[in-house]
Amino acid sequence: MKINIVANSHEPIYYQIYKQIKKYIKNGEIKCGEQLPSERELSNSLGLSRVTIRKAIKDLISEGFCYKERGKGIFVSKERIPLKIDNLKGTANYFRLLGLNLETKMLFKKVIKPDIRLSEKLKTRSNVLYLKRLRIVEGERLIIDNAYLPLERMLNLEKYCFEGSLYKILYDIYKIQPNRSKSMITHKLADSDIVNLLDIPLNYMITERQSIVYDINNIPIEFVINYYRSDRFIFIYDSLFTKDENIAAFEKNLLPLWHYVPTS
Amino acid sequence: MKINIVANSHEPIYYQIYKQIKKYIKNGEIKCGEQLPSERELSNSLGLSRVTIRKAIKDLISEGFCYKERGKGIFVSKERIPLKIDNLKGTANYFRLLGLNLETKMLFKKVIKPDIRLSEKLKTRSNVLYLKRLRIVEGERLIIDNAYLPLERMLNLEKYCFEGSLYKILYDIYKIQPNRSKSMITHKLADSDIVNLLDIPLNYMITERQSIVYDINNIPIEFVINYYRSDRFIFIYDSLFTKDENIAAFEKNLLPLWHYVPTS
DNA sequence: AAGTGGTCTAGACCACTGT
DNA sequence: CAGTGGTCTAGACCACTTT
Repeated sequence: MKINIVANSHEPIYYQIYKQIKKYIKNGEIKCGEQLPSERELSNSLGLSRVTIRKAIKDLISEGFCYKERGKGIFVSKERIPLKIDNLKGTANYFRLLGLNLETKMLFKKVIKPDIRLSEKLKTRSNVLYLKRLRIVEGERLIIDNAYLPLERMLNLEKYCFEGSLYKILYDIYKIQPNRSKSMITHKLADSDIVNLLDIPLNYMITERQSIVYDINNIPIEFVINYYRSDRFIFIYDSLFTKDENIAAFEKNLLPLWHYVPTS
Repeated sequence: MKINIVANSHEPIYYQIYKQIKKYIKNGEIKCGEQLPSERELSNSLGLSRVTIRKAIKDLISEGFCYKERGKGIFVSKERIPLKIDNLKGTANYFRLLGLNLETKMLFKKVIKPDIRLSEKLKTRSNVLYLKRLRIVEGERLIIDNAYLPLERMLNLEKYCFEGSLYKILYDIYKIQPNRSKSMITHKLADSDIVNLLDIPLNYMITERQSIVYDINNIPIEFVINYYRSDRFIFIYDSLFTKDENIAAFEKNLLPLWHYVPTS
């Protein structure tokens, strides 16, 4: 790997480094999983300050081209996984179709009384089962799943094991099936809780998705907040034309959702 | 605004600053559009290096809480705009429903011969109209729109003015209407072209969306690549349960789409 | 012990904005 | 012109991983 720096260019040095390494990765001249030279190695060989190198690497990382491991070095990322965000058949089912191994680890399970915001989303005052789960894909800790399920129509749901498919339990036991959902997606930085669970550096970029899931009768059956490692996924979805819908009114009703912060 | 730093904490100093300023913004103690103290002011008053302050501010910016203007200072961001990414009624129509002023500026218009990747997406070898437009929402330059339209069924399309609604032209003149679309969404960093058009700093975080839009007969009518200022939007969408679909096959067919780089 | 990335300092010069 | 953010230097110490 050879990097050429043009001094006195209108382009910042860190940007020249960023672009050239990115090109090497895109062209496959450095392959997935391979290690890049260390920060000090680059800074010595290029005669630049380590801070400048770090800025270039930081940008490569925030775009998902490489990642760092403390004490080890800098590595080229694997290819992103396409994640269908309008999937209503469950995460377990989706990864099975993709042919990827999914492991689900239970982190927290508790029956809680919903606060006003949550009970408005789920349109019930009944108790709610809060499930916090970690999704491990092909050995990588990639997704945190916070689900809130109204227990009204799901008696004794808390008794079950949720290391498999939640939607399968809902259907097999209660004959409840997701039919539609309303979602939002945004990116944020990982707080210390997420950092520990996903084993990523502090303030790493993650994607947050919030959804209200409804059954065939438009009764809410789940409110869910997901956190995805942004650098490991591309998000895909299908859309269909719907005849008549007051978008503006729709937004206003749902807006408070986006500010919902889960209590654990 | 008062910031307390605990030295020798396990939490990095930049993270303490980041968290406290974020809290002030979330609580509304610093309001939208208000100016934060300058980097030097903060570094002097807190007795810290400017680099440490910059790191804290950088994280606030990448999460959309504030933004910088060169030569001016650091400001608190306005509230994000909810953007319906499964909208098939056109951008112009959407912003009108939201009650926001949208201005569309034509940047580039050319009839091109599609390369192999583009003609596969549009399923035609006919010429393609390439449109590059800038969307200005309430005076903010927020969206870049790259559209590729097969001219086969849209004779003389290039003659029209596209500073209004493209979909209105397609329907009024050719009776062609979007019926479904397949899309992907991801984030990346702004290159110099995007930086100039959206008037943002180099390597600013943006959201990229690619879509193939189909009519009622499943004939592709548009391939589009959008760039959004990530910090100014939250992305929302609806999903509906669809009975039977081979997700894995679906992904594999579409995957090359995600790597498509527009030629201008 | 040697090497890695994570954090931090105390400067410097540049380009841009406002007065 | 003074003030702002943008870039960059040449160090330093820490925590972590591997040998």
